[in-house]
Parts: sequence; structure tokens; C-alpha cells
Amino acid sequence: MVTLAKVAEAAGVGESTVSRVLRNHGSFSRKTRERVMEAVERLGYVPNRIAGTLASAGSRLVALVIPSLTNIVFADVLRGASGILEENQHQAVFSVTDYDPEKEEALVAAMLAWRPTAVMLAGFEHTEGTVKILRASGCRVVELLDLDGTALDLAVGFSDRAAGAASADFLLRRGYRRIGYVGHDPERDTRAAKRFAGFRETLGAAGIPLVDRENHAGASSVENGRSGLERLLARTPDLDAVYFSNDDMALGGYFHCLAHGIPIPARLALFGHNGLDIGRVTPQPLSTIRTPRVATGQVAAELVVADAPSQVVDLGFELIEGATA
Amino acid sequence: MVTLAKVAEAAGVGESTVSRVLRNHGSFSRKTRERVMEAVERLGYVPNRIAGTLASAGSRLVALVIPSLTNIVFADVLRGASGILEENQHQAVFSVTDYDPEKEEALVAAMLAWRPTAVMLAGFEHTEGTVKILRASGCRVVELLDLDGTALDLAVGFSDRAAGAASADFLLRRGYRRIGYVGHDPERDTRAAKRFAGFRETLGAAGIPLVDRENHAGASSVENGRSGLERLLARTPDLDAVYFSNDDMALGGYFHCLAHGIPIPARLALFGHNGLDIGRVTPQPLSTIRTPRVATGQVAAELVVADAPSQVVDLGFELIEGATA
DNA sequence: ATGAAAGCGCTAACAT
DNA sequence: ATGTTAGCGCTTTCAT
Repeated sequence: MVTLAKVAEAAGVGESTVSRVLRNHGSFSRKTRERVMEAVERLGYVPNRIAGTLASAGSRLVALVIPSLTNIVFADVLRGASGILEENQHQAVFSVTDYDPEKEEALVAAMLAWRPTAVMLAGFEHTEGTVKILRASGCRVVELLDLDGTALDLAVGFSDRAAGAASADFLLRRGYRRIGYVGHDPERDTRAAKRFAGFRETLGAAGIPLVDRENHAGASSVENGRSGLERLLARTPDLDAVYFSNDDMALGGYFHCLAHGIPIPARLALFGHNGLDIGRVTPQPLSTIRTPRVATGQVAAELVVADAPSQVVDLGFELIEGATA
Repeated sequence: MVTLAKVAEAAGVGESTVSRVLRNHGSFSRKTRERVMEAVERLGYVPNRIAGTLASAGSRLVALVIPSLTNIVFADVLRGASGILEENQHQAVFSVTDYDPEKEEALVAAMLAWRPTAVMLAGFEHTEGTVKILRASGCRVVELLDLDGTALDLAVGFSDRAAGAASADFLLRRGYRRIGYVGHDPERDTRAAKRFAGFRETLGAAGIPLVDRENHAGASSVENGRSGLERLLARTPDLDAVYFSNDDMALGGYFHCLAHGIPIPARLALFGHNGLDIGRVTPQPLSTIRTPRVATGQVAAELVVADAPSQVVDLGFELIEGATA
């Protein structure tokens, strides 16, 4: 294995000189620089960041602990964050919790062992243990995609509760009165639960009850959305609108309606959440709320890279009228 | 910051003893073990893996350098791999190349600086530089999702060329003769290009020409599939079947047909690639090929963890008849 | 069963 | 401008 010492020897200079040249920090002559670079090339030297980090602190590693990779939402956040991190010579390290707070704690502990610059997590719901080790670690913490709660340090995203409320408000303004809900596992996906809470609250304030709901125990998916709507309609056929826990679910509902010739939105209105691209190209564009997923990752990464002071950044969301509600 | 030395002092034992207890390696008394664990708890000690790795070699880090996160294919591979890696106390570190070989080289170099156990890459197409540093690094290399080429070390996936051929074969057996193609950027997505090559080859062998094709310069997406099919049909209306570069594109084509009342498959047959879940729940299930994405990640991770000898693992694929062709 | 000490490959003073 | 040296926080002989 080629080490810095070998490069120094090959170039006929001291180790610290090689280090200075490689990091382009401190002073050295043009000639020295060339000699060093030549040796680096010739030997195929790749600096050992493990050693570098140990010697200097600052690992330039950012840990992302996310609930799921299947859910495009987190893939988008990851993409936004890793883009900015790369541009700033940081590395993204990630792991997946499957929406399990205990697993999250274990993973956070494992990540902390790499002494990351920051840890990014989804939402505000963490175990006491997670909060404790995070606090003790002294590293930056970013909580993503939730603003309805108290931030540990940095928080970036939008309010799910407000998004749910806006969705309800939209359906009410459109004149829908017999409204149902099709959702997925609310225990695990607490952000979807918050949307639903905001949704119900707004309906309630308008004196309109939620007529019926269907909750699938598993993860959100197009399939579960389709079967969920089917069950809901079997039980309560006379709904005029359905709110889905997200676009995947809503898309499933849409497919159910297409397959069974249910006119949309005349006979039944559908409303989703997330504003996925696919919802823009269905025969009828999906009525939904576009969430700032990539931007959330980007802003989170920017704050970390800049070592910004603790703060909460609300990126908001945008209602897309679409043609299904 | 709590270090092993502080734990040792607090527990009244030597550093090496703490190390042994923590790694459960070597011998120590029951009493000592308890004293150490008590101190660890009390101080909230989290071992520093940076230091541990430097002292012992073996970083237990596995680098995944993938073309895209938007493409669910790679998210699936990532998920498969990270699951197995976690179970075996390894960490996944990843970065995204945007299908750019030069960027891949830079990223591989950056990852190598962390002295990973293995580097996983998509496909066989790499720059000379990438191959060189990979070889020099001495770490394991896994090339994913491609078998049509020469492996550097380990390779796991299926043959895109064979998948394309199987798709053509299926359409021919169904009796389609005026066949078109809608694809995305073939320069970047070389695996899609290989599928297309296999597809054409099989058509050619049967004496059936490819009537027309439409290639979008950008990435694959539902939107580009929809607009691509629209352009293709505007130019060549009398096609009886269309092969798409993947399911996202095919889904877009499907939506175009739904929106324009084109009967499927009577008037036009559609065939995709990947076997995404969403294609199972559309009003008509999509005819496509299911690829072993999660399994690819899993098997790759298993081989790395087991430090298996160099080999090529063909996970095959499965044709799904569906109802669109 | 346990401790002392020598590194692992770098960086960061501190000299010169 | 450049070299010397003392760590960074562990793991790993090697003694005891």
C-alpha cells in the first residue's frame, strides 16, 4: 500500500511537504509541487482519509438516516443532499430504518462512530436514546421534512399538518362534502399521520365529518392505494371525494377508477400528496400537493456545510389543481 | 469527547482490556467486563471507528457508486445491498455519477480514500483511469446489473442483451410485425443500449425490420415515454407494437394511449422492461421483464461480506406476459 | 486475565 | 519554503 511517507521519500521531500502540496495549504515552491505530484502519479497514491480524519478531526462525512429507500420521497432528499455535499467535498453515508425508531437509534449510534460532521434524520419522532446520543455527540443534527414539533438543532422541510389542512380546504372549496380517506400505516409514517390530522381538523372546523376511512397496515404503494379504495367504496359507495396519504396511494386509486369506469372527478374526486412527476402525465393530471423534496436535501446540506446556526427552515409546498378533484 | 482511555481510567483497567471487552475478543473476567460496561454506560462512550479502522485495517465500509437515484432500479439495488451489509456490520457509502464516466472516476477515487472493503459499480463501462485505480487499490470490486462484458472481479446481475432478445422474441411470437422503439439517452445508459441491441438482433434474425424509433436525449421518465410515443406515432401511425427502454417509459406510452383512446393491445401493443410494481396495478398489467434488482444488491453484498472468490453471478430475469402485448 | 507499548497514516504545530 | 515531531484514538503483539 502506497503511503504518504513513500511518496515523500520518492519525491525526496518531507512528509509534511507532501501533505501541504496535496491539500494545497501552506507554502511550497513550484518545483517542489511538481516533484511531489510526479511521485503521486507514478506511485498511484490515494490519500488515506481515515488517517487524515483521525489526525485532523472533521471527517467530512454526513450521515443520512432515512426511513425508506422505496419511497421516492427519501430518494429525492438523498439526491438533493448528496449533490450539494459532493460539491463541497463531503461524503454522504446513509442507512435505512424501515420506519422503526429502535432501529433508528441503533443506526444513529453506528453512524456516530464515524464521527460525522452532521446527522440527518426524518421527522421529529425519535427515541429518548437517539436524542441523548445525538446531543452527547456534539455533531450537527438536521431533522428533515417535518416542522410540526421541536427541533433538536436544524430542521428543514414543510408542515405536514398544514399540507393536510390545505388539501381539505381545497376539497371543501370545490364543494365536496362526502369525503373519505385511504391511508397506510399511520403508526410508522408519523408524517402521513400529521397530514391526516391537519386534514380532519380542517374538515371538522367546517362542520363536515370524514365519512369513512381505510387504513392499510403496510407501507404505501400503488397497489395498496388501489385495494384500499376498492375496500372503501365497497363499504361506502356514495363518497364524492377521497384523500390519499400520498401520490402512490392516489395513483392506485386512480387506476381502480379507470379499471372500473368510475368517472373522475364527476363521480369521485381524488387528491394525493407529494406532486410526483408521474402524476403530471396520467391521462388526467393528479390533484395533489407538491412537496420540496430535493430542495429539502439541498438546503439541509447547505446549512451543514456552512455550519449555520440552529434554525428551522420552512420550504413550504404548492397545491397542484390537477384534474382529478 | 469520551475516549477509550477515559473509559479505561474510569473503570480502573488498562486500555487494551476495554478494547477486548468491547469487541468481545480475547479473554477477561466477568467482573472486569461488568466494570467496563458500567463505565461505558455512565460516560456514554461511542467507540471511534475512524481510529479503530486505522489501527486494524478493514474499514467495513462498502462504497456504492451508482448512476442515478431517481431511477428506482438503483434505489432497489442500494436497498438490497444495504440490508445485507447492515446485517453484517458493514456500512454502505454511496455516490451518484449521473451516468458520467468521468464523474465515476472521480467518485471512485474519493471513495477509495476511505479504504472500503469493496466498491460496487453499475455495469462494465468504465474509464481506463477508473479501472487502474480500482486495480491498484486491492479492494474488492463488484460490477452490477450487467453481464455482457468482462468483469474486473465480481459481477452480479443479468444479461441486458438477453433481456432485449427475449422481449423481441415474445413480440414476434405474439405475431406483431410492425414494431417500433421508444428509448432514452443511449450514450449514457449503456445497459439500455445493450437491451436495444439484443432486441434488434433478434428481430433481424427473424427477418423483421425495426420500423421506426424515437430516442429522447434525456433520462428515462414517464413523461419522456409519453411524449416519445406521441412523436413516434405521429410519424409512423401504423405500428402494431412498441418496445420501450424501460417501464417508466412504457408507462408514459400507456398513458398516451389511454388519453387518446388507442385500444391496447388490439391496436397497439406495449412492452417495457424492469417489472416495476406499478405496472402490476395499472388497469391493464404491463407486459414487461422483471429484473432481479433487490437480489442483485443482496447477492453482491453477500459475496463481499463472505470475501468470495472472483465470479460472475447471473440472476436471470422473468418475462411477465401482462395484458399490453 | 491483564497491562505496557508500538504503531496505523496522516496533520499540525514548531523549528529552521 | 521545508523538515521534524508529537499526537489523533484505537488495535495488537508481547510480556507478565
